[in-house]
Amino acid sequence: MSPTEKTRPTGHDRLRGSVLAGDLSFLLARANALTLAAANAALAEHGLKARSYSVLALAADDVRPTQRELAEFLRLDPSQVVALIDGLERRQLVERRTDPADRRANVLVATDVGRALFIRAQESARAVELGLLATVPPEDHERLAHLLRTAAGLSRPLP
Amino acid sequence: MSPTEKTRPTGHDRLRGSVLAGDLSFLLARANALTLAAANAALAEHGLKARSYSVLALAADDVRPTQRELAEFLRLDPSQVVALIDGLERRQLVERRTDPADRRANVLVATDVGRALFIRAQESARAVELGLLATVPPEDHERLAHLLRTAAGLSRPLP
DNA sequence: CACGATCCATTGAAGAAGTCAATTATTGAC
DNA sequence: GTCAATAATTGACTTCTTCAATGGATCGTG
Repeated sequence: MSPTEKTRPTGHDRLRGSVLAGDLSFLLARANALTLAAANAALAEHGLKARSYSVLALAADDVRPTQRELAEFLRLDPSQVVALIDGLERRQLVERRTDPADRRANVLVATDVGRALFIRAQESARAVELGLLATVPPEDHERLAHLLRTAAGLSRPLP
Repeated sequence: MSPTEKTRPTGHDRLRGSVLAGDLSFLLARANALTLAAANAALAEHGLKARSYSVLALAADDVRPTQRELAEFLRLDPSQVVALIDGLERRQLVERRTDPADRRANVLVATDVGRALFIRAQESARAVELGLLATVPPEDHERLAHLLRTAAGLSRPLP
């Protein structure tokens, strides 16, 4: 006689069946929360967080972004970018160079030290990415990337 | 004579080609930032945000979550759940009921007013979801949902 | 049944992150 | 040259996050 098995499935299982679990915005938020936590933990050994890693990545990429461009791309307030760069510049990972084409603007470039740190941090970031992809069948990897890129408003508008 | 077309492609275009734009964690963060902003804007007319909407959704779903379960599911600190519920309870949208099975725990249930508001708010949330899906080909919708569900750690462990 | 360990909800404090208006320097349009 | 618009910065303010401590309830073990 199975004893009425109320099961009490750890709550989590119960909530997993709720309508909210079908809400894409929620799923996105939760996936992001998990990934962000993993990324911050992995980057901590380099004295970075996801945010500062992103800034360093763009600086090391020789794309020479202005602070305004950084703010827009990272979806931050310009004043937050100031603080973020201050932190990296204090560690000599990055330099502000006034844009010769527009002396109001600063362009961000990585120092050699910054580039070296970025290479190392990238490995940690890659590990997180692999962890994220581990649950997804390999043949879906490119598709996931593409879907996220469009959801992030960054897919190519077909040139 | 096309004048050397330095193009200066709005910066955004330039950054879009950076290595960071290929980083899944970053894409997830950016997609979430955009979606969250849209959701908060859409829910504002109901006096809700994404967070409070999520709590209300679970309450209205008769899944009777405890506060601890809410915290775990929404990836929040238990103390944040307290504040969130306080706000909803003040507006008489939800009620705390002590769990008869464990008098330490509160179980969250929606009032009739709360259910009615949720129905309305759900429409707004749905509009955001449609906006998110608009850029994705319809045949990929279910796949996107599935991918996000697994990235969010909520995919069924195959029963 | 009593004891101690554990768990739930709550509070409060400290710090990080986000929002916003005001300021300075520079640019571009006219 | 003047004037509106823009880039970066600062400061004030709010919200979010994180953490430790507390009181009440439960559970396991003896």
